[in-house]
Amino acid sequence: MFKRNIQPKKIEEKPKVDGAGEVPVKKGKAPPELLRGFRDILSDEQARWTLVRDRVRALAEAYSFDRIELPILERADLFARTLGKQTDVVEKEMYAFEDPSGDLVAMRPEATASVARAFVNHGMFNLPQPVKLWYEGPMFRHDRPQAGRYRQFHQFGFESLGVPDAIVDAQLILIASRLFRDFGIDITIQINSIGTPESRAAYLTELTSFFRPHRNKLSEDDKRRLQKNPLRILDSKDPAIQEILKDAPQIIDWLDEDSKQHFTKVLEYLDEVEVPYQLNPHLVRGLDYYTRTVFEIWEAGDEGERAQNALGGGGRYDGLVELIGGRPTPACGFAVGIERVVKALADRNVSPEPRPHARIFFAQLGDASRRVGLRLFEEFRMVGIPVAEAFGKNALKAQLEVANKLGVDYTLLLGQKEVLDGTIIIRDMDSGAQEIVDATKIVSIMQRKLSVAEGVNRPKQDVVQ
RNA sequence: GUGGCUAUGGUGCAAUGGUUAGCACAGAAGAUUGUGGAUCUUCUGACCCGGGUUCAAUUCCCGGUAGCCACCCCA
Repeated sequence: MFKRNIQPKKIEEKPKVDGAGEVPVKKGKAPPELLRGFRDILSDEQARWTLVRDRVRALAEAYSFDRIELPILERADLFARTLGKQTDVVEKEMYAFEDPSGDLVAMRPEATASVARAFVNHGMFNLPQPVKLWYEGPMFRHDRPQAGRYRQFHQFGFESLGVPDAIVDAQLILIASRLFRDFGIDITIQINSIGTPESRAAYLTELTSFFRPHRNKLSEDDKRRLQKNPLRILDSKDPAIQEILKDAPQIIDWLDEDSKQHFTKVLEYLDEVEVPYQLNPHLVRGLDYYTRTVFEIWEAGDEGERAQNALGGGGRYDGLVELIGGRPTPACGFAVGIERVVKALADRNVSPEPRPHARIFFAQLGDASRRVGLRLFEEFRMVGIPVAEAFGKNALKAQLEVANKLGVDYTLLLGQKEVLDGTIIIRDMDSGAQEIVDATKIVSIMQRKLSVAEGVNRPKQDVVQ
C-alpha cells in the first residue's frame, strides 16, 4: 500500500520546466531512483550528525570563528582558476553546466575558493586580521561512489585569512586535533611543507629528472602523473614506486629559506601544545592553491589499509586571495568530511543516546478528548516539553503500545469521563502507577515530575570511548 | 574513468530450471468495545531492468543499472 500511494500521477501531467525545455518523464510504475552517489540521511543517522555539528559549532565559537554560509552554485571559472585547471576535481569531477541565462556555473566541489571570493567581495581586508570563518554544508564531486565517498558529501571547514604567521597554521591543526579528541576518534596528523610556487617548481624539475631513468618501471597512471602533476607521484601506492621513492629528492630539502623557517615554527608550536604529528615527506594535496604547510587528518590504526582514511585535510594558501583579484592575503584552513567522521563514530559504536523525542505521550479516547489534547499540546510546547501522540489510533491499547515503543516516561490518559470531570490521568510507564489530577494543573505537574528525573538520565557527555 | 564481487518483501537472510518463492524482524488487525512491554491468530508485502539459451528462467549466459571493494582521486 505504501507503493500505491506514491504513484507519480501529477508529474506526468506537468512535463515542462521553464527554460530547460522538455524534461523527459519516465512512464510506468518504476519508483523514482536516487541519483547515483546521492543519499538520504535518515533519522537513524541523525543523532551522530547532530553530535558532529554541535561539537563543531561549539569549538568554532570557543576559538571565535564566525559562521559563513556560501552559495552552492558559483561561476565555474572560480574553481578552475583556484583549484587548478588540470586537477581531477575540476577537470573530471565538477558538476558544471550552463544555467538558463547562459552562465557557466558549477556546484561547489569545495568551499575554500568561495571563502576567498567572499573575502574579496565584501572587502574583509578592512576587518581586523585574521578573519576567522567556518562553514558547513554540502559539496559535489562527480566521482565514482565508494565507501565514504559520495557525489554529494558534506564538509565543515575552518579558514583563517590575513595572517602569515606559523602560529595560525598551528592553531588550526590544534583545533582539528581537539575536535577529533572530542569525538573520541584516534587520528594522526600527517604534515608536510610544499613551499612556495617558485621553490616547488625547482623541486619538480629535479623530481622529474630523477624519474627519467626509471621511466620503464612506471605504470601508465604514473607516467601520466609525472607529466601532469609530478608531485602526485609521491603518494603512489605502487610498491615499486615506493621503493624508487626512497632515494628520491625530498621536497623539504628544496624549500626556500623562509618556507623552511615557517615550517620549523609550525612544528615547534605543535610541540609546544603537545599535538602529535607525523612528518610525511610524501604528502601532497590535490589542489593547486596550497603553499607551504599542508596536512591531512588520518584515522589512526589503519594507515594505508583503507583507501578513504583521510578524514580531512588542509593547509596554507597564501596566493589564493590575490589570484582571484584581492590584495595579497596569506591564509590557512582545513576541511573535514562529515560522512567520514560519522562513519568513524559508527565504526566505534559511538552512538549518542537517541534524543528523547518526547517524554510524555498523550492518549485520547473520543473526540472531546482529542480537542482538549490539541490545546494541551500548545501549552506543553510553550514550556518546552515535547509531547507525542497517535491521533490516528483510537484503541487505548494501541496508543499505549506506541507510547511504550517511544519510550516515554509518562502517558497522559484523557477519556470522556475525565473531560467531564476536568481531570486527567498520569500513568508512570515504568511502574504502571496512575494518578488522577486536576487537568488545569497538568502542565506544571509534569514540569515538576520531569525536572526531578532530569539529573538522572539526561544525555549529555554521551560519547563512550 | 578501470577492474573484482554482489543484486529475493520496508530491513536482514533462505531455497528453487517446472504448481501457492520460505523464515525472522518491522508494519496492520484481532484474542477484553478505557490500559503498554509477554504469548498467540490472521493479514499486507519481494525475485533490479533488458535481451538470449530452453518446452519452461527468480535460478544458466550476455548487456545495462545500482551497491560494495580496490585502483584513480579525494573529504
